[in-house]
Amino acid sequence: MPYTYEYPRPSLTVDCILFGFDEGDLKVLLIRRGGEPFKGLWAFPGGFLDVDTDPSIEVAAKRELEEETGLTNVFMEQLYTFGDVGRDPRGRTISVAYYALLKLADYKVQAGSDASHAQWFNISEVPELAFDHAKILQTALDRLKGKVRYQPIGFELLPEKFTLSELQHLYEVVLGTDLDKRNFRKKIQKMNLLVELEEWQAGVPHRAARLYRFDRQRYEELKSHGFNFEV
Amino acid sequence: MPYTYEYPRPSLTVDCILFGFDEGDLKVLLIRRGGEPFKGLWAFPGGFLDVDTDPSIEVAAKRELEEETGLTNVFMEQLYTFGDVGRDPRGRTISVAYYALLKLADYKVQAGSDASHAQWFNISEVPELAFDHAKILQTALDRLKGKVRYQPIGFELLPEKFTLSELQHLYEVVLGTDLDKRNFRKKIQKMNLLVELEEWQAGVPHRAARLYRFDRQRYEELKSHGFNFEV
DNA sequence: CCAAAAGTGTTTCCGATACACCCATGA
DNA sequence: TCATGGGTGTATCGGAAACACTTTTGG
Repeated sequence: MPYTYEYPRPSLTVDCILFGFDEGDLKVLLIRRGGEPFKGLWAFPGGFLDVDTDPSIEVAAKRELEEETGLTNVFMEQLYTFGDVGRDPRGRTISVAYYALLKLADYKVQAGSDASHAQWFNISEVPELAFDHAKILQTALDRLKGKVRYQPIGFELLPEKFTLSELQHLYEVVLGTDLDKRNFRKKIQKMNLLVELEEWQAGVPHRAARLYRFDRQRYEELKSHGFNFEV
Repeated sequence: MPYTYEYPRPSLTVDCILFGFDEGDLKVLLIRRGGEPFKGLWAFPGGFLDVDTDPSIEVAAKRELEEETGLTNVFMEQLYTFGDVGRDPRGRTISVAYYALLKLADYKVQAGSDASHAQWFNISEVPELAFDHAKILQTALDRLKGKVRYQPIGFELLPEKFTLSELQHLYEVVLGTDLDKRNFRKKIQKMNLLVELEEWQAGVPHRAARLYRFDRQRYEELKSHGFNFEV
């Protein structure tokens, strides 16, 4: 018991909320808790800040994420810090939450790794969560809805090649509204963020849709000047 | 030295960034540090979370603010959490920053209280700051610029009665741009957020401007439905 | 040939922008 | 009477929204 302080200190943890998009559904990554408290319930990947080796909170979040899911190189943004008394029965715990969007197709593989207690859940089928993670999830969803208005989140959530209908559907799911197909396409095309490919959807029982990919170079250009992404 | 833990823990502090608006300038409240580290430099009001008595981080921020400035009933929003190693020479310290907008006229008085080491600084004349508070200030200013687009910050920053020119000037200062007088007035009037008073500016060496106040009731209505505040 | 989704233009409306002069007041 | 900011309207432009039919493909 070597660490002693003059005044009591809270524990500091990080939590990672990962969003993915697949088969028309927005998904979130959860981990089944193997120990108390909340054993058997689901929670976000996360853990304690290591004061000696984590140079920043974000690094701690990435480290914990890798330890629990095997995922690396995930770009995360800070979401909010939760610190109400009683949120962790083990004692006063402050949690800094980060969130990220990722291409589920690219990362699906790792589900079979040693971290097989990690699982993607459809956002409408999230099970009971540990701690105050339901509240954290709600905060993250609200943030995502805000973010979609000024950043092209499709870039991060969709696979390399996708159809315009898939992109539109992503927006509809996140925003919770229906969008007009023609207006949506007009708007998207005008941004010049997409590259039209000479490839088409395969294996569908109807007319195949053209595939597109994002123009990463133009994206970087626009990002530096700031741009609007209302749909 | 009674508090002992199995693993090391960081200190957890809160910082309060208070913005005010007065005499055409955006201001921020700072406190002169009386002790080490950074003795003599300026910093935001703040202090340590009291694990035993602060039921939430926000309460801690409000408590520290009152202790150091005498200000109460300040509505604060969480800004960001800063936790890079090295930001406090005394040891690993995580700071949860909150910010608030307030009517400087209402609060000016307390400057003469026991917390007379607190002082309002014009945003363009901020002195050297302790810790990483310059970075925190920049983050808060960025947030303010974002907030102005979808919330009527004049409501919180201006005194009860104000002229349209004062309101316009506030927007110009925060956004860092010039606005067209007629277009600004048209836009503002159309929101129906202002009540036209039968009172006029006094003591100015030119035509006196009409005074307005915000329609708080309509504000609450709009807030619940979400509204746009581009100017 | 049918079902299912892909793909495609035009019109209307409203908000954003640009712009210049007269008015009231105190010094 | 002059200097200073207060106050007002119109015309243009561009993006947002509404809206329906034809095309392609596999079953």
